Amino acid sequence: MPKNFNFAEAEPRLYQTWEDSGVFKPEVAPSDAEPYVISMPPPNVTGALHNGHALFVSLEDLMIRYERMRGKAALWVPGTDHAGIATQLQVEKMLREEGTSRQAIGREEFLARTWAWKEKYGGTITRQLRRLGASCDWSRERFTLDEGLSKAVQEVFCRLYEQGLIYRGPRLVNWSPGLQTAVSDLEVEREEEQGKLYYFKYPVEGGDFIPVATTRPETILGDTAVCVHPEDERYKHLIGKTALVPMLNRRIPVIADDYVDREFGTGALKITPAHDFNDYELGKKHNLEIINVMNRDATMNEAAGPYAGLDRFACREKLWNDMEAAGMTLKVAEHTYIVPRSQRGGEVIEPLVSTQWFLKIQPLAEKALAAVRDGRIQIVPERFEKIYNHWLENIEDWCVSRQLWWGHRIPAWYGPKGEVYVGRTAPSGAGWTPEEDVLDTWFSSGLWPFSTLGWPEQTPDLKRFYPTHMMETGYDILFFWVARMIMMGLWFTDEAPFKTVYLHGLIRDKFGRKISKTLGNAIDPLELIEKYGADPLRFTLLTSGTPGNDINLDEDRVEANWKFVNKIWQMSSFVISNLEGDLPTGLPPAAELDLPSKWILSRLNKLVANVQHLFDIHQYGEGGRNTYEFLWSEFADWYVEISKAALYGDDADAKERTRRVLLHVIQTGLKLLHPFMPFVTEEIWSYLPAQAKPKPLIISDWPVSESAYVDENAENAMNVLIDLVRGIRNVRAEYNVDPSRRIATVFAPGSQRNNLDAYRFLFARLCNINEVTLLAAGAPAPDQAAAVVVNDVTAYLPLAGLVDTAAECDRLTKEGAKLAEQIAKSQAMLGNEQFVSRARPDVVERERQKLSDLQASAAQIAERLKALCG
RNA sequence: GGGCGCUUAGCUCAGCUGGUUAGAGCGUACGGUUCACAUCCGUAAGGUCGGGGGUUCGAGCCCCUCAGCGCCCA
Repeated sequence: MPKNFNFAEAEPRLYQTWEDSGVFKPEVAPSDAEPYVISMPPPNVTGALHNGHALFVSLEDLMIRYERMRGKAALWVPGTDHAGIATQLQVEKMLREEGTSRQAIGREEFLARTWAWKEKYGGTITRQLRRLGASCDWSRERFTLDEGLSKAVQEVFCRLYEQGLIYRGPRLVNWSPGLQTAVSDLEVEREEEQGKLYYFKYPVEGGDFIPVATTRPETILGDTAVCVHPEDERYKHLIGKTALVPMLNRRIPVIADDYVDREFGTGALKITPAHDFNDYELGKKHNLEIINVMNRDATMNEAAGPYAGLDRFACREKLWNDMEAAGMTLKVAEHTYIVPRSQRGGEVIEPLVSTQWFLKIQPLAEKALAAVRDGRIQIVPERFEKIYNHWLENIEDWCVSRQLWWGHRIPAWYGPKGEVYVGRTAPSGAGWTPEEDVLDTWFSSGLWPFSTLGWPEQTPDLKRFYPTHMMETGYDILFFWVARMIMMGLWFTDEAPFKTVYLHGLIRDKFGRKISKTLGNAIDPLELIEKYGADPLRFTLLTSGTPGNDINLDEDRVEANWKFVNKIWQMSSFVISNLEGDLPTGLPPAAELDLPSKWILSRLNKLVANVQHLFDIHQYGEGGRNTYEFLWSEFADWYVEISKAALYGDDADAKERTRRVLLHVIQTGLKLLHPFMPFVTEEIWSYLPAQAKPKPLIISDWPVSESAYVDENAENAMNVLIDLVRGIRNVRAEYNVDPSRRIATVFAPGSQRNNLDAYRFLFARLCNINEVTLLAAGAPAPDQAAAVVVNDVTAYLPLAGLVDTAAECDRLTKEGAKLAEQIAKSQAMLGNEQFVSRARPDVVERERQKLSDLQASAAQIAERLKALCG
């Protein structure tokens, strides 16, 4: 085995071997194996890998590898999303750089260019997923614009239309002037910003005026009413009169509605139904006219009279100046208000009336709510259920049309007389023009779990692998994606598309700040992989956090886990290099094992059981952390060191038994770690003796805890030995005993005579004790010695010349005091009738044992103090 | 305004259904070339678990309340 793990060489090679051997395919399992399926959240086809991808890959790959090892027919369906807006923007940028535009080259040419772009860059992200070790079935890779998926989208749209759930009409929507498309509520971010509140006089016929305030003066041009509170004494007399729109002198009514907040601004409201959501509702209620004053690019239109052609913000300024000149303005005040901005690009979104396609989604939402309510779908962590419920209970119709070119074209046609036809194929007859709009990208991703498996065709894959099992994704797309998949899945397949939703958090920098370009705090996962390998990055992402919580990614942690990879390599290398000769497979029976072996196997089997429990409750990170602790702090630090005695000794049987234990622990450790660190574990596995690796690790059996090897007595006895070693090391350090100096120890062995006798070699190896003497019962302790007390065992270290009696007395007194404190606490507990009667019996029993150990220690200390210090 | 999360060692985080002396990595101090590993080993220092109140035999964990930070929804 090489001295170090060369991840740069090994990772791509191992990946290739896996992929070539077909183990990523569910068919690697027996045909009657229970399936386990994850649909990969499709990354944007032209995107590049970031740590969010690295996190989902790590988690989903862990789940898939774990279930594959458990013998399931594990299928992870990969794919990419066409990402309408994002991709279109990238291609448009390219066109701009070429000095042209999509409008200039036309729709057909633009789509050809976009497909070419997709072909060129589309493979980047999937290649990068491979570098992380993603064990997905690439032969089943899908793209949302594939023929099959497009057919599914078309089918869904048509069926929804036939069911009367899709309608088209003019409505106020969120309009993105830069992108020139409608966007859904979810794609709008609302943030508090510092702005201005403009106060002005709304002239009323007859010479009066109503003071009104607005944050967007340009919308004045589209006002169709002024509204006051019916009970407002200030304006009551003006209700029913006619107001005149400033600069346009258009006549509009003064109306009353108790919706008006008398305390806000001037207590009077201008109503612009075409450009404000609240006003739109109010306008409907009062039957007001809707006057659109804006074009699609947010310049003013003819309805804005002299302001036509001006950009919305230029118009705001000019109109206000003109009003000021006309003496109509009152004041401008600083004001904090909510500005709607595009999730993409950040431009200010305008509410605009336009004709769009909508999905009446409430009936779908009800099914989705029920599925979570009755447990057909479980959300992890649970708290997101509430958020999910709240959103679905208040859901509004979904604007599914987008004025983009890159996407699924809505299967609708317009007839010569303005009639609308929706269908799977173009209508016969002449004069029909197809719909230009495409569907919201999330419309197609909502079908992902079943469209990728062949729906609407009843394909073998659909039958075998649908519904899927796990939907692992970020909580930030719970509404965008997860909820919509659940709705679509239930509606079209009558099944919940998956059983569990596992939501992970966002990746932040090590200080918990959001990753942003301006901060420049992004850490490129590919750089980390190049520096440390994929395994450390995966392990870090998997063990740095807990479900649903954000992760602060710290490169130092990746480095630490890179060291862990090395540690595993080194311990394995040691074990493997000591396995020469034929080894019987499996472990010797527990009864034949020595104490350290009983101990390590007991610890191992407890670990396996614990990891199983943690995986069952989706606490994968904790499982990884526990395994790390076990392998490093228990196996490597103690058992491997102790095993050297047997390995280098003369007892052939003992040697064989120890080898078998070492091999078993390594095998089990590699299995437990494989879902976290697939590469280094598989590579080490390949160096195991042939009989120990009947199959590649990736398809080996997941460990099962064997209770026959759980041994509390062995653990207790071993803990005494470990504590003695620690105590001796401690004393050596405290007295500055040269580490290379071999010293003797004399045990007053108490109840541990047999173990101390049998395992005296252990002190030589672990704390450089060259001579172990066991005192006969009642024999006097040596003088000039430091004492280490563990329960009823005392180790005397004769350190002539080093031990200062006064200092030793001081040390022992302190230790005695500490023990006395703990004893008092423990006695108080056990003296409490309530504790003894109410606490669980095993807890009480443990407390009793603890007290008795403490008392034994205290007695030893007291005796020593008496002898040494008088 | 409604809802949720976080606050544990200098830093970044664990602590699963309440139960030994609250843990890890990094950092710090001291010491180590014994044949798996200096990408290492040993020892140590460092925490009134955000504040207050409560429930309980027992609270980092459950309940109430306050504060700070963050997120979602309106």
